[in-house]
Amino acid sequence: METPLVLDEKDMNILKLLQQDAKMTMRDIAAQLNMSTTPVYERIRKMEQAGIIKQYAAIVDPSKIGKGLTVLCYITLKEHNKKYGKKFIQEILNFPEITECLNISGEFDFMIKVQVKDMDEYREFYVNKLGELDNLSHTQSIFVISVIKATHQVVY
Amino acid sequence: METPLVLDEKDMNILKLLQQDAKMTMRDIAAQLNMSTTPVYERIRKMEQAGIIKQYAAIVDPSKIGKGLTVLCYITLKEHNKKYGKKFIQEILNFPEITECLNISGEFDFMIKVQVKDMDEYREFYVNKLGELDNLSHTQSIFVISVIKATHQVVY
DNA sequence: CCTGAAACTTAAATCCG
DNA sequence: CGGATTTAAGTTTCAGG
Repeated sequence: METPLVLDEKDMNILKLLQQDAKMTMRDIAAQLNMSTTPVYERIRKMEQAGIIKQYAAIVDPSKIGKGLTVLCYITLKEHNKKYGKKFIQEILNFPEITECLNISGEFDFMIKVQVKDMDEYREFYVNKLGELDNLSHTQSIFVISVIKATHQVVY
Repeated sequence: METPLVLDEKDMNILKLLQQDAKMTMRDIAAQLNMSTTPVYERIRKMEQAGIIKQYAAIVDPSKIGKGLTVLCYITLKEHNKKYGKKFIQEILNFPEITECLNISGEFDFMIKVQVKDMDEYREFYVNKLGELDNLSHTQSIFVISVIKATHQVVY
């Protein structure tokens, strides 16, 4: 069985810091939290192994690399059985411009977030890539006017 | 004036690697890309300073820390003038359970992503926190059944 | 489970070709 | 930019409380 692994306040404090800056050293973390390096070291290792920290990532600003347009595209499938769902999911995973895909409640089955350069690139994606999938019933595109908040912090 | 800073293929390759693993050393990156450490070092520094790499973050798995429920909440404001918009945005930024807020086209003004433990916690948020804002016209909550894809990769 | 320090390992940063 | 050097730093371990 899986280890449940309950986090105490010290673990949470460590996570708070690492969420904001993964490059912080154990010494710095220890200093800020009034701990010594040993428990910091062990707790981080424990959380890495438990999959609580699932990745250390460099976060790239989309607008600075020519991917400044974000579109939310809502999708309903024709066939809802497992087989067609799996195929759909597989194709979604293969499109790099789709940065997120959520299976949702409500009118639509899925929400995908698409990160592209501009409207031309979105049309290209919409027509030639998404449009090639053969299990789509209907879709709706919602355009992001501006990003008010975008954080990776789930511990606070 | 801002530096435009055009990325060439080598920069992109570096970003690809760092997006997946920010802990990679310059040596490892250099080795994988058949470069020496010097250009890797300089290119990373350049991209950090340009704000292209805007953060190094530890990514925490919400489901493993008791934040397994994601809700998309769509919001329309009563007053659309600047003053009320700013106040709304300020309050959004102060709610830590809101991990994302997008100003969007279409029927609603904003989409917020809320990360909570369970339905009880969402109700608590919805009633006592969101409900306390005085500029809301109407809202709609869409629940995330499952996360199919969630990536931070905008360079590929 | 933490403290503190030591030992070890490794990466960052520089410099010269 | 390649390559090696050097210096600095971080990680990891261990005894002891």
